[in-house]
Amino acid sequence: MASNRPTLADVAAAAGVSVSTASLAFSGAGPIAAATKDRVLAAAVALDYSGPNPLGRQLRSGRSGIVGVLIGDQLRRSFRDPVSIQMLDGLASTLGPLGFGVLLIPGAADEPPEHLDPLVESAVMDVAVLICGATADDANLATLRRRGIPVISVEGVPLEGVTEVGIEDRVGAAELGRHVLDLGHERIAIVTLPFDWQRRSGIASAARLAEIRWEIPRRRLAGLTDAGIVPVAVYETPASLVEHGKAAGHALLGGPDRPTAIIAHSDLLASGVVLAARELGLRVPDDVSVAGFDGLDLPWLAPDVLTSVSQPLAEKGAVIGRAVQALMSGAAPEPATLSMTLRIGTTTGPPPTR
Amino acid sequence: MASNRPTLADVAAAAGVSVSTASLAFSGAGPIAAATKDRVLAAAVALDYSGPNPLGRQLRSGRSGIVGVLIGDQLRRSFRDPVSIQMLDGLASTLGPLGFGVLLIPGAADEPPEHLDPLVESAVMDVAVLICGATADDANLATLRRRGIPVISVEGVPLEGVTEVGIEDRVGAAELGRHVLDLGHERIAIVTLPFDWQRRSGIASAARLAEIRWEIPRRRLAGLTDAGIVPVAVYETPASLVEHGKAAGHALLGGPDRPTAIIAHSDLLASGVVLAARELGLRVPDDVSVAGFDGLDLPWLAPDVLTSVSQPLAEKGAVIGRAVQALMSGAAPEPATLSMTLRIGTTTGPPPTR
DNA sequence: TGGCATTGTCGAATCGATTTGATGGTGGAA
DNA sequence: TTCCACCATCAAATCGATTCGACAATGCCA
Repeated sequence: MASNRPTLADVAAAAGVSVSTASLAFSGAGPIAAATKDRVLAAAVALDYSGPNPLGRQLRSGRSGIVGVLIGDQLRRSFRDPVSIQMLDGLASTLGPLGFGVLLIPGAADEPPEHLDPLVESAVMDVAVLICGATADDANLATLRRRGIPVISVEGVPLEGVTEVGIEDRVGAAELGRHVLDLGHERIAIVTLPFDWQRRSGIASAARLAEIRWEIPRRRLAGLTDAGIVPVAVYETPASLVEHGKAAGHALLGGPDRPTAIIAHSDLLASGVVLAARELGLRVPDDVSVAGFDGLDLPWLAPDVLTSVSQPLAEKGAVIGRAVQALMSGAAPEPATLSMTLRIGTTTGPPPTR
Repeated sequence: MASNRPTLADVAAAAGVSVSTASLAFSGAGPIAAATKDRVLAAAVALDYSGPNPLGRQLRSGRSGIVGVLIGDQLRRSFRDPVSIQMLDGLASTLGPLGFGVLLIPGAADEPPEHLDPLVESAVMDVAVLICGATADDANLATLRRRGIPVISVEGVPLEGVTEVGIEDRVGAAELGRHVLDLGHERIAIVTLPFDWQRRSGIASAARLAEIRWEIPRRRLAGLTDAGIVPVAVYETPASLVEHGKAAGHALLGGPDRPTAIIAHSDLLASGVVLAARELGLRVPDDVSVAGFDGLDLPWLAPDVLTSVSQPLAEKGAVIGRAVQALMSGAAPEPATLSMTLRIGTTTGPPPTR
């Protein structure tokens, strides 16, 4: 007993008041005389009591103040993607001042949707955010539903009972596509984000293109189709990383009949393509135009600036934060869709004249 | 009542057993007849009960399974540093399979040590990891102590009651310094990590050098001094980011009497210096040698490879994970110090002949 | 001075589980 | 046949707080 940490009951006893009164002194909910409050606080200091144990509070109130963020990939990989980072930063910045914490739930690396991450079942959280975008057959999603935890899905498909926060990437992709077409390009290749958990690498066959499972590559491809682009090749990458973009660039630009423009589904991939082009001795944009997606500042391409479609990353985080807040207070937040803006940089230009 | 989620008591009632027996069916601690267990589990499925509420379990057992990670900086900035990321990934990979979750606690951006982050006071956690390195006057550390939460400090100073996990960076720095000296360099400049929360930018005066508060720059500078280096200039940066390295490189290499070698306290900074050198039309290592710290793979420097001192990042994460595990089970883990290895790349060479 | 609203305090119930100690059966060994 | 060990089950205490309803003391107004 004496060896243990002091509890509210100990403080109450030391201050000569009841537990309920002591609770009032800390929570501030309910009337309490200033003198009594001071006495309780003084007793707390004397006992080296560090405030009400959050666990007890949580059990009673049913709230933990914890937001689970399902990464859906290894941290190592996700966190090399500035898109995830900046969004997470915006989210944490919105949530932190409200007293909410962000619990990271990394996914197993390359698992089929039936896979269930243990923390999804066992961790305490009030709201879950799927920053990977959810599909209907996700085992994690099913578990969260069963546990009664409200879910926010980022850039997924609209699903029953899931708050959706997205960006107008189909529209943005179409805008980007038109920009490239307007420059006069005819031989255009596309470097895409992974189609599903298999995360294959290489030129996608027609069959493979027909079975895209994840929404993001699907929508962005659809947007480019909307613009009227018929790609000469579509290269699937296993993740949004510079080295995969580089590999794609070498594969697409290394052979004969190379495309005059390459559109990538992310700036990281696009920057890899630019690096590959440079390594092959090609000038950007004189020999080949490269466009990306996200609107990041990539210092290692300087002084070049990628042509890209910008998404408001900090705002996205903030919007998710507000949705979390709404769900915490029992409200049903509206789904949000943020718009994108075309950023014309130095990496796109007219195709080379033959 | 009826509207609420089912509890263990509901399941027990439906199965016709007592709550204690139902608990046994889920936890597996204690003897239980197979038939009874099946009956309870069947009742749980029928009621759509998703397993024992973690909050109740935690209150009773006193354990939450949550590890708080204090970033000590904005997420945005920390997470652009592969060192933090890879360590965090190693940590999460070790902890995840054990059922422990990682709670992110971002610090306010540039605050004096008296600053206390609200989550440190209010969040539930069993163990706290300070990946920023702790100083003795840290308010967060004081609060964690008062709350009785065991603390692991990464690359900090040895402190009473804090488990220390570090790397031999002083030894590594000395080794790196000797390598540069052995090549024949005499005019050597150093680009350092921030000295304290003020995170200044620019050449550090002697007065500033005398008041370094953070351990990492202090130890690495000490190691270079051990090697016998007397730098012609020490440039302090506000964070380990490519752009700050670039600024430092321009400042150090742009004027007359430029150094023949620059040693940076991180690979990110060093890569910025290399980029600055290239922009100034200097060849690396013919005109200027550049060395870094950490041993990262930086794709944007390819085909160049930074000369650097490698630290075992994944292992560091794993060691922290094991320390967390030990603390959870009540043991007092040994402080660990990991060794570093010199990696000689293509960015260092003999100084230019006059 | 009586009646009523307000304020401050307290006891007890509650949140949802785990865990201890007790109880009643069953089986095998002496 | 008797006794002991063991297994399965259960009632009750416990974890550390919040919150509801009751109650006494006080202040205000008529």
